[in-house]
This record gives sequence, structure tokens and C-alpha cells, in this order.
Amino acid sequence: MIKVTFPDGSVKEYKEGITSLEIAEQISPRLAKEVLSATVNNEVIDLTRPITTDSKLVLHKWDDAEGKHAFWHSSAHLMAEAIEALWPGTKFGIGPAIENGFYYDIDPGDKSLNESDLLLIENKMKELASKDLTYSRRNVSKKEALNIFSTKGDEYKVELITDLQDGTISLYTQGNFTDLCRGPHLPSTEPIKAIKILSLAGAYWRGDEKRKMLTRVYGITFPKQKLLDEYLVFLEEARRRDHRRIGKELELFTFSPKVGMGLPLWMPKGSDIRSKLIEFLTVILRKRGYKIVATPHIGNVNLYKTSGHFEKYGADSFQPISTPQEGEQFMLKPMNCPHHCEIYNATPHSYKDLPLRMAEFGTVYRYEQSGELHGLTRVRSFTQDDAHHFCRHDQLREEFKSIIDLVLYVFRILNFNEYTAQISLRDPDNKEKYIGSEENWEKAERDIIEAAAEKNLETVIVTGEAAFYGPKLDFMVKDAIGRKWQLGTIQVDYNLPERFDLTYNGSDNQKHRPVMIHRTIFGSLERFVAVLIENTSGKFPLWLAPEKAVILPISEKFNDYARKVLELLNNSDICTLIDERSEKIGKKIRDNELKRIPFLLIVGEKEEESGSVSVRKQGDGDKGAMKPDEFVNFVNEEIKKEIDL
RNA sequence: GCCUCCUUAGCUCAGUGGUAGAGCAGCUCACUCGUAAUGAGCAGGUCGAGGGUUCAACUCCCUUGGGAGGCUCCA
Repeated sequence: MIKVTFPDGSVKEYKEGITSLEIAEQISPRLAKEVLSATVNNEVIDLTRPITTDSKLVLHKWDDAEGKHAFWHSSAHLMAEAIEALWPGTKFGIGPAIENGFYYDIDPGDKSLNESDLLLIENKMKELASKDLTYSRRNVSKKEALNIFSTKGDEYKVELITDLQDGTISLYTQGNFTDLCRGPHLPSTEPIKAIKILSLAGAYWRGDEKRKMLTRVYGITFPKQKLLDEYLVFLEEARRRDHRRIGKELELFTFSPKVGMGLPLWMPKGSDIRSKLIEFLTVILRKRGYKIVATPHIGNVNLYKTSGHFEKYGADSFQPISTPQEGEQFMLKPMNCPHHCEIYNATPHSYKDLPLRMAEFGTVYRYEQSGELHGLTRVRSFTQDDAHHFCRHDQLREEFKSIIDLVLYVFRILNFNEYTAQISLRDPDNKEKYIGSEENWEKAERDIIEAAAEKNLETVIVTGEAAFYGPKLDFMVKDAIGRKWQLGTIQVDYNLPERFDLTYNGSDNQKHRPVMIHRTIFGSLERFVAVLIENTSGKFPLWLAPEKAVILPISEKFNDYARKVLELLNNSDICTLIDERSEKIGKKIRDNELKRIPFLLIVGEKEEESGSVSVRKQGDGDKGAMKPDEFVNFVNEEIKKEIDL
């Protein structure tokens, strides 16, 4: 007999070799029907694996990530079986579960899959799933595994197996399909009720752009049709929140192929939001002791040779601009830091002056790969809310912490709660990719980790994501469909102070080398506005709304009165519009609600007589009548509540 | 940059070889209206661009611009 401990602490005895599924059946038939995988002693395994020792057991249903993972992983195998049935000879790469669904990378040989094939796959999968195929696991030797897959001609699997250690290799089979796999899987295809094959994409084998591009097939499955329907509705809603769509709808920004791809054109309303964000942040920066500077949009090529950026990114940048002067070349600035270093060097510095905080809303230009451009989130010209902190080594930790505070402060005011903080360190296996001494790297990595810990910031640590000159702490947010974007970043840099020979005089009257911190809060105004749009569906907080109110006369008879109110409000700095069309009030309300204008002011006979406006708050209905000056105070009060700095 | 797909009116989209369609937006007229769509009429497109096949191309083929979803990249 073995002892099994459940999550609630209770312990039960079972005969040795019992499976999690059998245990679930003994608890309740309903549970057995819903359970998808199990964690036994911290290892997630198949429900059908025998348990042979005293164990801690957690059963996973659909609601657990582990349950979904097994469900989707099994679905990936099922899709592979369908693909093999449809196109025999297809070679298979990898097919994992992902955050939403699963994919399989395949090499269909001469055939190239197109969108109409997705339905074929889907239907084949439905047919196979309904056969209630069981997933069975078996351990094999490396030799046997190599034999199986080389006989089959699955060269990608052979490559994967070659890198595996003998004795750790397992295969899973369902129906006519066997795959190299660690598991875990569902007991059978029975729970897979709703299937949607979503899209096709290219993906380099093993993520290496020098290797063959395989065809990646994305899909998602659910245990109930209703869940799939809900997911498809969610995707549709997310599409409606897309900042590219809302940006066009609300006339915030545009792109023109004539200007060039990835070069955003801010329209009046978008530009207004952008300016308000800059003003907002400027007030905060001044309070926090930042000095605001301005630098040109170009710099001599030698500047970037000094900084090391030319060597690293020169070939992938907008290429240098030549001048009439033989041999002279300038670059569009891809970052502001070298310019700031030269401002630092323009005056002597004492240890007493540090830390020096230098900020600039600096527009930079980067030649991003064409396939990488994406709305406002990835562009070729963008304005960073950039700053550099020049500090003594003993100040680094405190300075870093103060920036974390600043980022969290700004996010809090803006109601940005859905971020994750990510610490990016070197790739320990590729240290030669980075510049700077081992000692400085170690210290910088330690400082970041400890500063974040001291601020009680919940972080994930990722290796291999550091900048080439130093480790960093990034604040990431998700867009409407779950893609992650980096907003704020705090980066430690020992490299540029070295390259630009930055110094300060210490208390010992000797020259010392400061350390630099690069930081942004918004990241870039472009990306930040994009995220803001997707977070709010274009219903910006009142203080950011480019237009605060629109006056809606009940009929043309009241246009004169409406114009009087309009003038009064605009003179009081409440940006207001008027809708003088000869439309019914219901139509005017609808149209202006769709334009996301925060307040609709309805004026008719009643209002004209009493010298008032009827206030309707967007999305919130009638708020009753107010005098125009009361409305001005009301709006100003509301704004104050939003950004009480 | 690579893979798959898309590109038709200001916007959202029909139209798979026989000289271009709808809804919304716009304009005009009527209505003068009380909290999410009043009605009628008009106007609007060299079907992204260039080349080819064909008696005939929005439709098929090639090149190219731009876009979407991924991959790679992201100072």
C-alpha cells in the first residue's frame, strides 16, 4: 500500500501501482470525467501512469494551467495525426502547447499548405477525436528511437533525439501516430470536443534563421463547444480594441507609404494626447530633480563608433548621411545616450553633484526589419521618454530603487495594473556577446536583483535578454490579443562611461568613473499610446481626452444658444465641439458616444430658458442639468481626481 | 529579412473570365425633433502599381508597393 497526500492535507492509502485516474474515479465519477492531468510529487504526469511510492497528488482539471497544457499538447499530437493522414510523408518538428492553444511545426515537403487546408485538418481532427483514441506511453532506448524515426524519414525528430540522453526517451502513441514526447497527455481524445485550426505561419527550425523554415500550424481546442465560441468572441472583441483600428477610427494617427513604412504621422487628436503625456511627465520629472535637455536628431558617425553602437547595429541602421564635406558622415540618432554623455562631459563634475539625472523626450530612428513593424508598437521613428542617471557606484542601488518607485508611481496614476516586471540577465553560455568586465556585470546583475527585491517588486528573471552593455529591468504589458510589449526599462551601464571617458572628482580629489543608468517609463510615446488605446478601447481618462465635451442642440432652433455655451467652455479651456447637424437627438448621442467624447451636453428649450446644459456622461447616461460654469468646475475637479500629482 | 494570407468608394465588406455593388460616412432637400441610428435624393472607384496570358482580366500568371498573423530581430 502507498500513502497519497491530497492538496488539503488529507492522506489516503491505495494499492501500489494505482493511477491518478483510478483515484479520481474513487473520489467521484464526475471528477474522473473532468480531470486531465496530475501532479505527482511535483512532476506533472499522465493520469494513467501508475503511482508506486508515497506521493503528494494534485489532480488538474481544465481550470488549471497544467490541465489545459495536457489538453492542448494532446491536441497537437492529434493534429499531427490528422496532418499525416491527409498528407503522408509530412515531416514533423516540434508541437507544443502554448498559452492559448498549441501549434505543430511541420515540413510538408513539396506541398505548401494554404488556408483552405486548415478546414481539412480541422475536420480530420474531429473525425479522429470522435474515435476516442487512447494516448499510450512507452519508454525506449535512444537507439530504438533513432531507428524508428530514421526509418520513417523524420529527420527533425532524429536530430532532436540525437541531442537527448539515453534512458530519458519516451514515445506517445494515439491511433496511427507516434511521437517523441515527454508528455504528459490525456488518457484519450475523448474530452477534445471543440476544435479550431487558426492560422499558418513560417517558423525557422529550432528558431535559427539560418535553418529551414517550417510551416507552423496554430490551433486551439476545448472540452466544450461553448468555450470555443466564447474564445472566438473574445478574439473578435480584441480585434475591436486594436489600437490600429481605433487610431484610425478616432483619427489619432496614420501611416503613409509615401512617407515610409513604420513612420507614424500623428494627427491633431493623437498629437494632443502625446503632448499631454509629455507635460504630465515633465512636471513629475522636475519634482524629482531631473534636468531636461534637448539634442539634435543626428550625430556624427564617430559618436556611435565611440559608443560601440555602430559596430553592433550599424549595418542594420538607417545608413550614414554624407555631407558636402569629404569623408564626413552623420547618422539619424538611434538612441540619445551618446549625446547625453557629451553633455555630461561639457562640464566638470564633483562627487557632490551626483547623481545627475538628465532627461529628454528624444526622437530616435531605427531601421527595424520590415516584417517586425507593427502599428505604433514597433516603428522606425519614435520618441523615448529617455533619461540617464550618472551616479557614483555607491549610489547605484538607491538610484535604481528610486526609478522603480517612479515607474510604479506613474503606472499607478494611469491605472496601469497589468504589467509584469522582468529582470534580463546575460546568457551564461554566450558571455562573449556582451561587452564590459565580468566583475562589473556581476555587480550590476546583483544590484538589479537586490534593488527589485528591496522594493518588493515581483519579478521574473530571464537569461539571455540583457542589452549588450548591461542587465536591465523591464516593465512589460500585454496588448489586446496577449502579445507582450516592453514599456519602461531600467538598465545599468558601465560601458558608456568607459567609452566616453566620463569622470567626476571624488572627495579624494582623484578622477573617478561614474556608472550610468538608462531608463524610460513609457518606453516610447508611440508604444505607450498604443497600449493606452488598447487598455481603454479609446475611452481615455478625462485629462487625456483631446476633446472633453460636445454640445448637442435638440434642434437647429437652439444652435445659437449652443454656440454661446461653446464659446464659454472653450474660453475656460474645456475643449468642446458642437454637433449642429439637423439630426434627431438620439442619433447625435449615438454618433458622439461612438467618438468616445467624455461628456455630451444636450441643450433645448429647457436649457436655454434656465441658461444651463444637460450633462450626459459617456457610457453612463444622464447626469442632470448644470450651469456652464458649474460644468467647467466639475470637469476640472474630475481631472484633478485623476491626476493629483 | 523569411513563411502564409490579404489588398475593390473615406470606412466595413460583396463580387472566381463578359465593360463595377451594398451598408455606414459625405453632400442636397424635407422634417425641427428630449438621451445610442428620421426619410428621400445625389455624388463618390483608371478594383494598390507595373507587366503578361486572353477576343475579353477586379477575377489567371509574374514583378512590385502596402497591410495582417507568425518566425527571426529588438540598442
